Amino acid sequence: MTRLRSPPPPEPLRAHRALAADVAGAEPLPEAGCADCAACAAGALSIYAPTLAHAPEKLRVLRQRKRRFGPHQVIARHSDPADFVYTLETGWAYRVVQFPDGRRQILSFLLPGDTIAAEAICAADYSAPYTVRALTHATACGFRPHQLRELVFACETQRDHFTRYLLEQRAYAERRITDFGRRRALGSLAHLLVELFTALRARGLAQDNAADFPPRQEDLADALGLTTAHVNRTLLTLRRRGLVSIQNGKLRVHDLAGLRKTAVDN
Amino acid sequence: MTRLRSPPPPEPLRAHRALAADVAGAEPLPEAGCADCAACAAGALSIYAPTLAHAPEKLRVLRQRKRRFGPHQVIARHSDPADFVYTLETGWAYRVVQFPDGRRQILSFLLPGDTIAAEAICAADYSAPYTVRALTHATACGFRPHQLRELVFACETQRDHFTRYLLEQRAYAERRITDFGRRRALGSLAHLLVELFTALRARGLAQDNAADFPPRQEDLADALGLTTAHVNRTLLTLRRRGLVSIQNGKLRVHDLAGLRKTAVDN
DNA sequence: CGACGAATTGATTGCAGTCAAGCGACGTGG
DNA sequence: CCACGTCGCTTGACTGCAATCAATTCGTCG
Repeated sequence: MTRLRSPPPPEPLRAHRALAADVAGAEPLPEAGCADCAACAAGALSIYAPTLAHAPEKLRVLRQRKRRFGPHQVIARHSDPADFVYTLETGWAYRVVQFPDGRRQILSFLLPGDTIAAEAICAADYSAPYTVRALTHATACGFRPHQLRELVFACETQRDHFTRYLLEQRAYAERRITDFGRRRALGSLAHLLVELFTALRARGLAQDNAADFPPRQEDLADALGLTTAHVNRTLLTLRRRGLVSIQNGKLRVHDLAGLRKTAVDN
Repeated sequence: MTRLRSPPPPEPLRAHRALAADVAGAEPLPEAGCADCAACAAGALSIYAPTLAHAPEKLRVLRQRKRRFGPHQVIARHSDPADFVYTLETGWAYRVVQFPDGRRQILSFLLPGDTIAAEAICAADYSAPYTVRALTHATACGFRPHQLRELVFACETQRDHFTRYLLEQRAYAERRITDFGRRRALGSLAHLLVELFTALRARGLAQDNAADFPPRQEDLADALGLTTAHVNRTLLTLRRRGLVSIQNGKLRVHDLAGLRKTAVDN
């Protein structure tokens, strides 16, 4: 739940997890590169997908290192100018704003193909107003910002692809805003699950109507501005209505249309 | 308040205003261009500010028409591909998502210098998932998307300026998300007022600690996901604490630091 | 099996929504 | 010039969703 309002904040929640992650985060393990960027499923959904399609050799040269992160390990820290821009290759991550009193707000979940620290592409001195952490074990391909910067603006197709990515990010954030502002818990949870499931399916990470789903109820709560207790109740409502269920780290969508309808009606 | 949940929705609120605006919106009045783009205060804050500084003549050629909009008139409609990209020159506007049942969510307020329908620059077929309306009487400079597109990517400085604008938009939206998710009414209202006042001051639209402030309490409510009644109560609290007051369309910030503190603490 | 993290459930509280009424400023038309 | 209507702001009474606090159960993994 991570709300923690009234009394002087005790230990931030999950201090142990977070601390361990921070320490480990200092030195992520380097690893051998993958065989072929052109065959990379994550790359096909990345900000450089057009280049990958037409000139995959450009990327093989650029990629600096592949890194492996453990659950809750920091990938990019709030207000640190990023040395690397990453493409998430496997696993989940999330962007989060942490409050001094222990509250936290998850801005979005990141899936394979998503870019981490994209602001470094646009301006070397830009520091992100959020932290990125791995949600599960994850691997990511690191690039030097200035090189990716050249690549991403190299041709018109690639440049448009990238700017559309930025616009889509704004649009996503603003869908969350409408969820928060004018929807109830049931509606915004349904909406979030629809978006996540759709994204997973687009990446080939869903089998039929099911997909691996690592976020805990606490993570959903911190993304939706609710408490774990209430996420739990709301999730049960959705399950009882036969729309979705999340169990044992598996998301099962039994009625996507119904879930969409629940999202807009609540 | 525009929440309208339980009974079958009656007339959408402000039907008269909205309708009148829609009709009038079909034919905004053209008007003579302004004397000098280089001297334009709005331009200096726009997405093409760098070009304006170095080669103002490029813009004089591009500008197609200046338009005038009345309060609540539609400037760009949801899911209509935009013929024009506008720079707001005078007055306020807002981006809004309207629900079928009358609820609405204001995504952001637009001030002089802000861009309207920027997505048309990135992709001709892109249609915005929101509607833009004038809040007050407003004037805007219209440009053909493909021409602005060339201009905006013409040189590296200008291109970086534009992509940073897009990133800043996402960051703004995500500040609203943290407001919604992890702040109470008092905190998010304070935060919004801080941001608006800061923006007004940056544009030279504030005299000392005061500025014209056209949004109604209903508009603030629809931006914050609250009801007018509650915005009123919250505003009174802020006023009683000697932080800000909004009266007769004037915003007065009596204690900016205190307001900022209220924003982060609540 | 025991321990820990996560999910579930319940009791209570409080912030904000809803509904309704009243006030003041302003503009318009008889 | 005043009556009236409109619009936005203010206030109060009541309600309800979700937060908070607190157990308890479930699952997984040493």
